[in-house]
Amino acid sequence: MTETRSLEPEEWEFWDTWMRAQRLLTRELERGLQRDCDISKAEFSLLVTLWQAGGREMRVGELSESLDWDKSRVSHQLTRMERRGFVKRTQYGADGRRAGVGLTAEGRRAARSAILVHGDNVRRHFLDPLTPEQTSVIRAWSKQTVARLEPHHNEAAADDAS
Amino acid sequence: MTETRSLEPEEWEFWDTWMRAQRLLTRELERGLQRDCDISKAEFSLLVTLWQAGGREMRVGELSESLDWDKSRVSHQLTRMERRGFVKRTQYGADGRRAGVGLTAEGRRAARSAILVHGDNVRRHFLDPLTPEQTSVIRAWSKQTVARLEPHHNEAAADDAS
DNA sequence: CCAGCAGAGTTGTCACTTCAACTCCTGCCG
DNA sequence: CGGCAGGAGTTGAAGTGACAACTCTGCTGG
Repeated sequence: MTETRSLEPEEWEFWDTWMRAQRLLTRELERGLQRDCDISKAEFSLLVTLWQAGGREMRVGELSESLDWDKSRVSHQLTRMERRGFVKRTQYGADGRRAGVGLTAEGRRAARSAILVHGDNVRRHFLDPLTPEQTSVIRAWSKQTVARLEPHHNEAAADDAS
Repeated sequence: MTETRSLEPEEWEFWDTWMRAQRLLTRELERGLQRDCDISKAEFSLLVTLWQAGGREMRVGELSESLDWDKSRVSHQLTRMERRGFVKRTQYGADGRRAGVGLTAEGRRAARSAILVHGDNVRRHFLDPLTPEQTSVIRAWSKQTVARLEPHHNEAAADDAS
């Protein structure tokens, strides 16, 4: 352990600028989603995940896993979106079992349109301004960061007897 | 109509990975702050901004400008932090005027320690894993993004007599 | 003079997020 | 059989963030 000194001003400024950039970008995109599609980023994520499942219903745990959201967060979000008529919870087994989650017709419509609109916004605000070099560097950094921090990354290549 | 098409799968995955990376990183850092210093990211930002002002009191509008936060957000956050004893609001003029905001002794202590701890975490989770190439590319991207999206960008380099 | 407009700050409301406590069911094990 | 550990999902409380309505004061123009 070397000395536990604070960041150099230059490092601090780098960090601050990075945080600012990413906050501005996500805020811009969230506003676009709200303005053009009248849905929030959280709603969008859930709609897309269910959309990608095709017609198949998903369980709360699956959604939680796939989005890397806390289960209670999924549950709260589902409650709000059920109120808005985007999703429905159905019973899983005959005798009062776990709930499955699916899109309503309204939810499918919202998902389809939001994917197009949001895709455009992502392109305009994120992809297009990137140079090819920036694209490849940032892509690599993103992958490496996810690999480093993603909690369930237990794909051990070795034999796994447990 | 090919012009307004959705993102290609590869583009979508890039975007998704990037969002995930940045969310994982900020979440990790926020947890560190909470665990080691018992303060939130929002509290940290406000503490640091006031800390950097030296002993000088700041106005709400200044904080709002400097952090690029909504004024109401600053006000709400100040209310919570006043409750925790980190900041105090003082009167500005004699006859019930605008409030100035300053750190309490408790707030200064929290700021000092959080800056050290958080600096370490930023270094460990963000700065250290970057290659020199990634550092320079991401720094450039951040600056360019902030310049593009920052609302008030009227910093004329010339001296400002007003 | 005073009506009203503009700026600073606050408050309210609603949605989002996290954490912990809770319910309900299932499977296990004595 | 009976109970209990544990997983799935929900609920509640508190903090966070965005937006709009509101208060208060000073300024300004008719």
